[in-house]
Amino acid sequence: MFIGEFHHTLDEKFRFSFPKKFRNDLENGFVITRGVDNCLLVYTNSEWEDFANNVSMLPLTNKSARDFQRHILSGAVEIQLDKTGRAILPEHLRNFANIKKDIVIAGIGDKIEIWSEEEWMKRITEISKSSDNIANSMEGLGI
Amino acid sequence: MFIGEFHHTLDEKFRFSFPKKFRNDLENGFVITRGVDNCLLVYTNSEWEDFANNVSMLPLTNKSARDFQRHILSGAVEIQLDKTGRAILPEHLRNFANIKKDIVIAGIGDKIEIWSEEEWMKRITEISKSSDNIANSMEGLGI
DNA sequence: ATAAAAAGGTGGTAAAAAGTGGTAAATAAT
DNA sequence: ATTATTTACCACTTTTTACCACCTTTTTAT
Repeated sequence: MFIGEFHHTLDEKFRFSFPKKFRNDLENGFVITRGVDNCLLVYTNSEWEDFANNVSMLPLTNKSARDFQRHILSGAVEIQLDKTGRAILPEHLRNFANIKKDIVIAGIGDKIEIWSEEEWMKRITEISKSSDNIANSMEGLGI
Repeated sequence: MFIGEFHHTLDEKFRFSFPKKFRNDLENGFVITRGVDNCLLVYTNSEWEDFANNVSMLPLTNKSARDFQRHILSGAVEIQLDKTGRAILPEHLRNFANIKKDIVIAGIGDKIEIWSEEEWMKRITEISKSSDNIANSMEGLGI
């Protein structure tokens, strides 16, 4: 279970370190790809396999499906942490998430999100203002 | 499973190299043909066989089907990589995809797309802007 | 409260791998 | 048969990756 909010930075080689608490679950490699809402998503290998297979089988004849495949599959990168717990964030992922230097790594239960700190702050502020509305709109989703 | 986004260039002989990560799956030859949305499609031999069979069985009585057959089957080229992992991109495929020098090679699950860098950037920017809409339209496709 | 030790994070360097340009050989065409 | 064009291989350069060492911050014990 991934929880917590961690503020890290990219160095000039676009490396960043993962929070120590997450490393055990990631030591056998993982996948980062584009998510929704301008953030990146981290998948463990086994979760990724199921998800990627489903995405890969979407029909070529549907435009949204093609775009979704490009978004998810071409965005994906397999990563192994180095001995100090760092990874390199490729250019296409930085561009998508608007990441320059300061990032936020957020544990969201069974997944991890990576944000540019700026975008994260905007999002969190927005959520704080309207958490009651958001909670209301969860009715019917089984919470 | 092909994933990732790679930016390569054609040299003056119209050669380009495939990403190292894709080469194992392509070493026994593959097929490039016209795709949808101004990009080229790369299929491994076995994937191509299934795809091409399905396309060639489309009904002769349907005009769109006939055009689709022309599009896919007449555009196809069988290719073998050289020892350094490169291939030559024929003129009719360059013309179709508007490819000059800078290309993007995108892993899309069981296939690979080749784009002119310029067209790719347009497409991926468009997708990023509307990623939540695209995600919504994936509801019901079993994701 | 202060000091020492440990853990986590950062910058740099060296080795390996991937990509690109060029050249030689082979094939095809005139 | 000679020339032009294409194909395959070789070598170099640039980029990437992995490891090492240091520095900073936090924690614990006296």
